Amino acid sequence: MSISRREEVLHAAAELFAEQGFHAVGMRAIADAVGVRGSSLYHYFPSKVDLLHAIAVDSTRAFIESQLEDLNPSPDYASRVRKMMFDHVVYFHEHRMEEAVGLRELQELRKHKPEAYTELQTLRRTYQNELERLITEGRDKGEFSCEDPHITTLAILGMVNTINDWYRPHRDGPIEDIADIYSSLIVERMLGKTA
Amino acid sequence: MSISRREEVLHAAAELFAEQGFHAVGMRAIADAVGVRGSSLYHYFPSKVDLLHAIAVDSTRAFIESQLEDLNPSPDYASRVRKMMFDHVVYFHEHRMEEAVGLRELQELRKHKPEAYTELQTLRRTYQNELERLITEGRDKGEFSCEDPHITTLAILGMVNTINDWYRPHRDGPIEDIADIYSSLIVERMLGKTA
DNA sequence: TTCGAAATCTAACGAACGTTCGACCGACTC
DNA sequence: GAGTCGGTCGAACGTTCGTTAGATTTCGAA
Repeated sequence: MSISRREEVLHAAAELFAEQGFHAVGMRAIADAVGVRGSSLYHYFPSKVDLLHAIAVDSTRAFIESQLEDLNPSPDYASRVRKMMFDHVVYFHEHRMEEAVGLRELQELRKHKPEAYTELQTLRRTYQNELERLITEGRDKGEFSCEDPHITTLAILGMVNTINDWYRPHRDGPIEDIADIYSSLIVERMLGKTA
Repeated sequence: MSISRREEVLHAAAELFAEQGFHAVGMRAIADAVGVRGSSLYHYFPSKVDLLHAIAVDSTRAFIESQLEDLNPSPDYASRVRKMMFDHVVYFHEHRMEEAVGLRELQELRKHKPEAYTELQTLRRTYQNELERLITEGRDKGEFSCEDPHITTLAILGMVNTINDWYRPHRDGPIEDIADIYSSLIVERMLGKTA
């Protein structure tokens, strides 16, 4: 039994889309990757765009929910931001294929599935707002010396979302080490955590 | 006479590639954008991939050269890094179409024009090395308190290269203001400029 | 005014694309 | 053993793709 064929298709398509881009991958190539004929894919997804939709929305929602569910524990903002960023880096590496698709093929959904596009934008905005809120409140409480929480939030997200562009496990060591360095860079330096 | 038709094609193709991606744009669509038939494009470029090649290599080389030519003037490293980052942000905004193509369609060149791909990688690496060198030497001279110049360099480049993903002039104000905020964030905070 | 090259055109090629359709096959129920 | 149904198949559809070939136009130089 293992995993269902539908999930097998989703994973293979995510991998191919991430490597070559949505338009560079044909339905027959996806089908080949799971050992099936092209027409069989239409038993699980009504169209190629719906396949992209499933990959992007599912993976983005999974990320946001896994990240926002346990924010409460720590009392101080510095620890909360640090944990959030550490988990972000690790999660993005473990799910790098799906997340790459969610980041790169947005305009394709915007064209052919506007409601899926706005849903993704809303999800992403929710996460961004949460990070910006933590930074702003942490600064108001005197934990951070950050000057512009909004721009700083965007800068941070740009940093962590591009790690997958250069990170190679064999060359750069465990992803947890990178996550540690980035977390410190963010909390102690960019946010100016008041010792 | 104005600009030559060849450059007109390059600019139109860069815009379309940036908006929709290499594979989503057909030769006929590029031709339409300049008011010409599809087959006429082959008078200037032998293939679609060569068109991409020209856009990516030309724009990347233009950026690197414009950035590396006047690094000498200032004596202290902090000012040099600050100017380099400020110019980087402004340049990336002014040439955002071409630079987006250079960043996003790398694997397409890798597939069909390996030598162009390695050329781009070398150019980019040159720039990255120069930034890392400034940071390392600045730290050795006691100007910075930065701990890991290599990772910090990658984090910085990830930050500045993703500004175009969210920046909208009407909503976010002059690009020079953003460039100022980012430059300060980089030099004073991430590199820990010793006041 | 004539000539030749540069630039653009029309028309078509074979291939690949996303998608549809109807048949088939195996496993399950009655 | 007959019937049902989810899953897969082969084959084809209309379209678009990148590209080519050859005719035609444009236009400055001789």
